Amino acid sequence: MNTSPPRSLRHAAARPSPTLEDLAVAAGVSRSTASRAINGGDRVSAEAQAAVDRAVVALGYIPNRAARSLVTRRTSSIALVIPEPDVRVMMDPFFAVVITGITEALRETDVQLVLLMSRTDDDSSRTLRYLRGGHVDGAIVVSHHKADSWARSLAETGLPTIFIGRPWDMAFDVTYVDSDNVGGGRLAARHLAGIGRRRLATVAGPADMTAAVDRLRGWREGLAEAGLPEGPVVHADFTTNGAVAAARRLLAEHPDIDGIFAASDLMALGVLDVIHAAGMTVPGDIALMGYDNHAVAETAPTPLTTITQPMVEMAVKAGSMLLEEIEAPGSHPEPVIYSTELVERASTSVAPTASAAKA
Amino acid sequence: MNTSPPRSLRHAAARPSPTLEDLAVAAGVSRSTASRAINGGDRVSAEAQAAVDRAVVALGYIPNRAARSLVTRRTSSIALVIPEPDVRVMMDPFFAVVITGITEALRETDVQLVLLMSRTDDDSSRTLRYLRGGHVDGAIVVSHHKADSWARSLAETGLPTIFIGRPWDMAFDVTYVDSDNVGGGRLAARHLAGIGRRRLATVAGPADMTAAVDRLRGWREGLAEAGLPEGPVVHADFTTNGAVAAARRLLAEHPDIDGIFAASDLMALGVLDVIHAAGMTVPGDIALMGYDNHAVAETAPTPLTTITQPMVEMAVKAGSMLLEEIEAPGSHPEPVIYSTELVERASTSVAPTASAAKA
DNA sequence: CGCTGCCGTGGAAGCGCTCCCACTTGACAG
DNA sequence: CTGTCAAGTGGGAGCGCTTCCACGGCAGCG
Repeated sequence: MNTSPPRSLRHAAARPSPTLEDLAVAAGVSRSTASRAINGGDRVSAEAQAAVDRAVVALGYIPNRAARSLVTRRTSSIALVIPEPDVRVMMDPFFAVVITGITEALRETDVQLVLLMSRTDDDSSRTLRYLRGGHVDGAIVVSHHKADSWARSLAETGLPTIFIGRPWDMAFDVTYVDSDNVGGGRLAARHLAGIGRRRLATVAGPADMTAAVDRLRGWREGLAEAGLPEGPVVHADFTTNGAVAAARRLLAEHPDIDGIFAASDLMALGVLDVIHAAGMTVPGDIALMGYDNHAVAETAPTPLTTITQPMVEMAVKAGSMLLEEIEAPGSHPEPVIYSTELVERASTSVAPTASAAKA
Repeated sequence: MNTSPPRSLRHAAARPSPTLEDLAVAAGVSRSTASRAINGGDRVSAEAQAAVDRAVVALGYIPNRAARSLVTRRTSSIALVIPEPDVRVMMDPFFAVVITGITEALRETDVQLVLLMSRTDDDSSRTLRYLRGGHVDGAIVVSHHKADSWARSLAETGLPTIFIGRPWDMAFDVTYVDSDNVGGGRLAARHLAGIGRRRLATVAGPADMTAAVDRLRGWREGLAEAGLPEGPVVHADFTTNGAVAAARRLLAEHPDIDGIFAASDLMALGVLDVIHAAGMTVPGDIALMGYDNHAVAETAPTPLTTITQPMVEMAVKAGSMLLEEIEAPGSHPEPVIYSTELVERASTSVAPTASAAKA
């Protein structure tokens, strides 16, 4: 005689939720009709629909997603892939904004957001396997480094995918949402030239990130446009600490510069520190610009002039584009580029050091 | 004759992924044996196991989650519920840290993180329905406001749930992870008293959040401990702007205070502004403390002394606790409280204004 | 040497759902 | 009055998986 414990309900044990069958019985219709009534009510009489609706409320019926997804081959969930080490994630509000934006695009839908963060290469392959496994209907990838080959790998799976930030590898048609980093860099050069600075330098981002490369390109274009020489360029990793080292080098080799464009606000913060440590002032001796309009740009000792991009909007767009492509596969939408704007603050004001000029 | 289009593969059309059946055939065993081999290999001979393993690699087999979850009644995913308006999410690195921590706890597991953000009440009920629907095996709730009744509602569903931050409603046994906010408040009072400040005030957080209430309680205890009077208390909403208004009121009514404890760094920033605007200095005239060890505490015009809590650790703990409770239902673990620490910076240094004393 | 017990195995049932298909009905045209 | 057709319905198959159960084989024991 079998006396083993009821293993099969080790987790359930709660009151079993009503099935479609139960619903159908309660509504006095067949399973098929109940199903139709629940899914948009195509080819269902008004009475049947009403009866089912009533039963749904009465029973507190919630369709079983697994069962549905098993037959429809749709999961009603999408993945957000973040191929970044945690440090960045924690420091940078960027990711929070992206999540908020995507969530916004997803409300009114019953699509859920699954978060996939992969730090190590090991994680990467797991993530890829997961994506391949048909566990989600689509993916949004926050693209950053040249190294990660997400773009190619994902494109090969045929899974609908949208990139936020132009991916490095464009040897095939990927859909992405980005801001006009080239234009942003140009804005920076124009602004610094516009306030009369002539010996300009930039602390650029890593050369393996498209955003950094584009900003630098725009910067150069802007300088050329203003008839200025190209000036010194140092690279850092978009972090404050990285920028400190880069700025020290910069100032040591070019003590006479009067304007610096740091390709991120976090880096500008580091540059600011170095300038101060060298006994110089901002914007008195050196006008300084950041990029991103990060919260710290406003709270910095000298509030930073910076470039802003509509990040939330971008994320919302990415979400809705993905939804579209899932709905109509094969319709490869065109990339969308959002324009950037200058935000003027004290760090480039023409007036003398204005750090105490607050309300 | 049936000439209707193959609607059923409107979305698939990719090469159909191999099923367990295919795997079994390739390995030369039965479906049952293949299944056993895949799931830990209980009661499977070494040869069979090896054959299946080989077949998995050869076919690139990935189990269908929906099918599995349909029969096991497990989804291998958990939800992170964030019942907050987006503004907060975007500004506060807290959430990013929580996500990072939970993800950390989840690696090495095949459990996925589903994000549930609910702004409106409408969202709330949707979220609750989702949670009820058995779409996840458990939930982590970032608990904040008195108003949201997540705690009770969720407890009633019997879904394994961990709260990050002690929930307001404790009329039943909930499991949570929190930091010792009372202790943190006490630390603040002790420190300010310790550097000789005697006329102390606090800008407390909203009275409907446990963290705010606890910090205030600790603050009062600390003052009593130091033999100091309770001093003025004003409330704000944990934001910079909110604190500005509160601080103005405070200074207007109590112009002689020489120490302020703001219950968050963001609020401290606002207080700092107000103090400066009133022509006073920090820490010269007024010593100022924040709470959270937020990034801005370091970059503030006057770097802020603050209280730090091991947020990542807390999130990791929440994740692993949830995993445990899912594994062994009914084992209601005890709440875990992490201790807090003081981080000393210029805003409470005894020396004269040290805002320029950087390296 | 036969019996008990256990190990490894495969067949088969079903998880809850969607959707194909066949069927019944009633309206309407011929 | 019969034929046609669309609308609404229910039966049933099957999505890919886990797990119960029955069964053959083989070791250990009396």
